Amino acid sequence: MNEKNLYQPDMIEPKWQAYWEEHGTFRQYDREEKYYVLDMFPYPSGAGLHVGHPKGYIATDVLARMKQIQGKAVLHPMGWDAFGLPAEQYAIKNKIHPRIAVEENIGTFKSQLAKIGFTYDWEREINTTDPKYYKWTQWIFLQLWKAGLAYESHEPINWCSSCKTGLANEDLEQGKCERCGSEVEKRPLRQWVLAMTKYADRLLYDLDTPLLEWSPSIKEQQRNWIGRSEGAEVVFSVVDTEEQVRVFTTRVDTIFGCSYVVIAPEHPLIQKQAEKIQNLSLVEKYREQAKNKTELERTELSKEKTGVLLEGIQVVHPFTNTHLPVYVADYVLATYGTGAVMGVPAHDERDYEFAEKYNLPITTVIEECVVTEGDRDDAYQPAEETVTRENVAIALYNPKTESFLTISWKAFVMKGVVTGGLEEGETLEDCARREILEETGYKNVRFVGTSDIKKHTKFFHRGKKVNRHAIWNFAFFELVDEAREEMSIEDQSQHEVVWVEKKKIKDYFTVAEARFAVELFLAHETKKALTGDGILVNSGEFSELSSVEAREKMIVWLEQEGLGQKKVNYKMRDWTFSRQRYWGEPIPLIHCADCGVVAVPENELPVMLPEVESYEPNDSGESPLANILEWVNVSCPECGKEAKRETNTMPQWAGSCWYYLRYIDPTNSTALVGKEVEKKMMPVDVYVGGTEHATRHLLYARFWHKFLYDQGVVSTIEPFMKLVNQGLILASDGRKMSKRWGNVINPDEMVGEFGADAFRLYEMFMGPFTQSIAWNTDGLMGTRRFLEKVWRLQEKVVNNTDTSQQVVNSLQMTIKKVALDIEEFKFNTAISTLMILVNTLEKETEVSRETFETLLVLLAPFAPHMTEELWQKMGHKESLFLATWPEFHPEKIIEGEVTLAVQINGRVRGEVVVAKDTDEATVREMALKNEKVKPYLEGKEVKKVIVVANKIVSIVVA
RNA sequence: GGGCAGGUGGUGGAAUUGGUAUACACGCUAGUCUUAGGAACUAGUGCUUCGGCUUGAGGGUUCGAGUCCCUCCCUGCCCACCA
Repeated sequence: MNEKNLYQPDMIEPKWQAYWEEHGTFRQYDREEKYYVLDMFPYPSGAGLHVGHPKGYIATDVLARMKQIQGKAVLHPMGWDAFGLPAEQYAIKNKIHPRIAVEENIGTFKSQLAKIGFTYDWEREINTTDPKYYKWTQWIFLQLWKAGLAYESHEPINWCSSCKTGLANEDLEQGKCERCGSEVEKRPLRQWVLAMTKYADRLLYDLDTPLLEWSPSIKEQQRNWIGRSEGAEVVFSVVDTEEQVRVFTTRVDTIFGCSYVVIAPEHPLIQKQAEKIQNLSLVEKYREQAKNKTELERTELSKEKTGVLLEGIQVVHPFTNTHLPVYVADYVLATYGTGAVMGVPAHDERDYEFAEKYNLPITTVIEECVVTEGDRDDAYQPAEETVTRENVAIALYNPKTESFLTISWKAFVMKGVVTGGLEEGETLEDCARREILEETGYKNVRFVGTSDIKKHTKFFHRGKKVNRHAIWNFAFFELVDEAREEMSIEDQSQHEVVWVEKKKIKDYFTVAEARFAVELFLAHETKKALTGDGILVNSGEFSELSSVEAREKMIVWLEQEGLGQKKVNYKMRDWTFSRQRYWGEPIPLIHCADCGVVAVPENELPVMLPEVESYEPNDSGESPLANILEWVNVSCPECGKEAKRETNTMPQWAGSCWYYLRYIDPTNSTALVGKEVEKKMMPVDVYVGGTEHATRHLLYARFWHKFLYDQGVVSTIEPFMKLVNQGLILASDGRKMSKRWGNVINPDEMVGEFGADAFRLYEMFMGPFTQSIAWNTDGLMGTRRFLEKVWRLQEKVVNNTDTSQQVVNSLQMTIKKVALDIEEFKFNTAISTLMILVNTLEKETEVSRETFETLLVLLAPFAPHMTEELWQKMGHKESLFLATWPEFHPEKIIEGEVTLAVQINGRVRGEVVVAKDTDEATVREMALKNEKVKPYLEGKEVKKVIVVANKIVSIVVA
């Protein structure tokens, strides 16, 4: 090969990057069908990019380039999420203004990205810190405020003393500040809050919109975060007062087991009834301790539950009217539900632990019940009459053989243990002995004991043709010796007695009561509190109802009596939206002594972030903006009197809540997005980013989007249709890339050494896109070698030449697979298919121009620079990215012969080569006569031959 | 403790209506060539006691299982006293 024709990416790549920018190759917005592919825009941090960052960007770029060649109007933008603590922290540390730092960092990021060759439309670049942008962030806030969805609150919130700002719940990680890892304390603070819980149900239920193609894991994380639970609020009135304690419970069916009530240390009852509390100083001491604990300490799982009895206070159980004690305990969270719970030790593990420690009564009011359901002849028929019977189920164990006695019925499939109906006045032991003797004949059994746990089953009694509700008692025996009495003919004909080993017993039974008997005997019932649903006992008129029925009926009763109501609670809280920091969007409100809180008029937006001498945060609970009097002091827009600006700023997540809308119409000065273009471009077809945004950005953005939908600003209920989460690129040592470990690999160096195309190809070839994989520069060398191979192929290109059928087949398969795989983010297999095609072409002496150009188009999304160069060398004047994507022609694939494996008893013993679609009989003959197969058939009888057309022949011999 | 994802050669990984497990690439071995480079090319590369054995372990269904069913083990991520 001559010198001039070497593959030199450093010569090719900058040339085409400039060409595309200059010619606006990727601004084909007039095309009819749109395709919006979006990356999560980055923080322009001071550290610059490492090789992990561009992985997602390359993926969207590959997709964008393919869609462009496929004729779509592709929108593939990029911007900067530059407000917020990290940018500010960086600026403080390096003693420069955040604005300057952000500008510098954006410069670094952009130059790093430019080298990789993205199709980003920089005319649509967005920067959340640009006043022209945050004008609209402020505008949205005002609409939220006008709609009553932004409100001022003085509740205690999470305060990070190191970052010196309030934080939202979403900003905590294991109870610590997500930014700096400091413990977070509770601090009462004036703050602005967005009523996100008003959208909780829509945020939850719209996750099930069929078109929302998100990973199950992210959907589940959002569901858990929203944490919807249905239950009831129940009133416990305080004895001798007008006071009430309202508790929230999802298990109102267990209320007859409630033996005390617990309130959170912050609960107002303590202050209101202080004079009645006889041990007030002790209670106050406990509250003080609780207050000083961090959220983390309070919720530590290993921690033993503590609490203090409120002496002198009692509450009335709404159903039984008995008086119950009240405890204050910090395992009850003030911020969830009503800050008070009912203690039902028998059916809640936390309550059980607490009750054991403080010697509180543990009353069982729910018993497990197994209802036979489904398509079987003993399934319970809810419509039919039910007969209730008290029974005993017997576990009889033979220690010598480690076996249990079981009974197997003959008339139908039923494997169980000895059981019987309990007669009037009979003890469990007597009844059990009688049944063992009658049903099995064993005489010498030793009584071991009974269980105080009862269980229930509901089924259709096949013998008696009636629904049966069986209440099971359990009795346990051991076999002393084998002595047996003769069983009656009747009993013998009905069932047989089988001893089953302990090891195998678990899966042996077909009826629940037998399983229970054995489990209870083996003491597998270790759980102290029965937390599942079941059947009610000891619950007055509600006894015998199922948990589900009881919940309904009890709530109806409570509502009638005015003692409670149905209630839905969420784990998700309203969004604490103000930060006491400088580097964020100013909240566009004004406080006037006369008019209260007043909106900044829309025509005065944006409220510009003022220049300030010191933007360092402080402990005052106000932002540094509060010190700039000439900015703070304004006249009230309504009455004109002296007033003050709101000095809190918005959290870093504000700008990213709607940025995808601004890309569509970035320069619109009259609306955040024009209605026409919004309709054309939304929703985002594919959104790519990391999983770390599952419960913040992705939840916040969905919330704002739904609000904007309600306001008529956007036309879709969800912003992002398909969401793909890339896996990390780890360092070669398997750890995360981090300055701390000194294992960071810089993309600039890799691109410089191997070229952008090899780099792009490698990142896509490493493995499944969503998986985390360690970096390996040797692999990058491999993709570079592949590109060299493609480069050399150009020498074999001939204008008119016959193309072998093998090449045609390979090419067609590649056309089909590359497009499918890119669409599904299976880039690694798309590339391996291209490699196989290139390996095939390499073996040919000549390659037709058509074949080669098809290869270039298929490869172009991954290696745009080299393919564009070769495309030009093939004589094209226009960009490859304005060419058309090859169509898949299945009819061109002609497979003359196929190879079928021949299996004998499941093992491959030979193969036959036949014309495609040869009939079964012929294939069968050929397989049986095959030289390699014959020896295995010698002296054996061929029982069966299965021929799967064009795939396999399976011979069964004996 | 709960949820989700996953476990296949020396390595990253392929394989979907169940049909020849290990495609593609890296690495390694031997050779060819050489203006001596992380080059290119050729051949080989799961294990093996050469009978066979192999997809975390064990069982099941099937002519046939990485793929379906049951039991168990392990890893990663997320959530975690939410009543």
